Amino acid sequence: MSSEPRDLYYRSQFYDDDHHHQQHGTGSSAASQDHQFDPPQMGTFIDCLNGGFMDYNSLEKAFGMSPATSSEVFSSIEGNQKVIIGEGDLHLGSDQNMVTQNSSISSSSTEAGAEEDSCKSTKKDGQLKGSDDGGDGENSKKTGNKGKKKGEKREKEPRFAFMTKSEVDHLEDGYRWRKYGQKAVKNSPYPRSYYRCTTQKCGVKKRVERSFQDPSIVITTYEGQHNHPLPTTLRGNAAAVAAAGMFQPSMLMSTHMSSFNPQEWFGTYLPSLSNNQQGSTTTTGAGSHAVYPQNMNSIDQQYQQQLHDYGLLQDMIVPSMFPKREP
DNA sequence: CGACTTTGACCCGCGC
DNA sequence: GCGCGGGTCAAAGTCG
Repeated sequence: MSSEPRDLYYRSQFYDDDHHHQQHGTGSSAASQDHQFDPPQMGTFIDCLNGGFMDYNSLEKAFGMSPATSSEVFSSIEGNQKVIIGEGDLHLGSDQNMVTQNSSISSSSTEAGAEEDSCKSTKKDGQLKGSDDGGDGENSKKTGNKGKKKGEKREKEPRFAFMTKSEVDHLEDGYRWRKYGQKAVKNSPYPRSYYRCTTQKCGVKKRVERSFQDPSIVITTYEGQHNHPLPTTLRGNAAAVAAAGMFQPSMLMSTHMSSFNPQEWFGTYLPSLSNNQQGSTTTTGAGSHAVYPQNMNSIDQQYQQQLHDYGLLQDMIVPSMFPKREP
């Protein structure tokens, strides 16, 4: 693993030049243009995760989905609603194929999504509370529906997923997570890990799994929104992350929100999300690199399909944003 | 000793 | 109704 080629982080193999990249090939993607990766931007991304400053509508805006082209694709959400980017294809904003093939999207797909959501999350969430607080509400475990009543449906948290090229499965995002499970994934040699935010009363969860078609890609799915700020004591994570150049301290603190316009940034730094410009590999001030799509359309279909297969057609799929760690 | 990970078992929804 | 697969629990183990 440590022998993994470094340029995984430097190049967009995944979003290779021709929109038709078969996996990562020569990785000679449009080399670093001139997009700089400024601290506040990652902070904003974190804030997106946090949900404290931005809701999912903001996310929608942040990723450059102009109403003109994406309003049909996105269903605005409140509480447990989803943002869906296409039903079969995950084309985010792009030049031509913005609306996906089986786009029944809009309201109907949203509804379907919400329905499915409520089904799936109905069950366990009640139990989670108990375990997290150290107590268990009811009987011992494994004796049936502890906590919640059966019929009682639990609202589904909003989710979104993104894919990242990374050697490490669990990407640091500033929050503290506790792993609570791991499952083998069908048709994949790589397991899926389940994490929960360790902050009390914060029910945010995330799933992390590796693409079985391209093991260098990590698919991370967040569920829920943090109801607390970034932990200040990160067990060294913040420092480590910052040192690694993934985020800088100011990003973690996200003190720039007031002056930072996410849409502007995403328009500038992720042009592919809002138009048809070329994507590029960028360099942070700290010398780390992020992989950007050249075009959201260029999210390779296999990944889209894979996400779909995974059941990861979540509320939102965003491209890799985590820069490389420095050794 | 507390925080975290590992892991086998269990629960539940869904498709057949 | 049954089996499968996804998601979760919690005891035990590990680590700092």
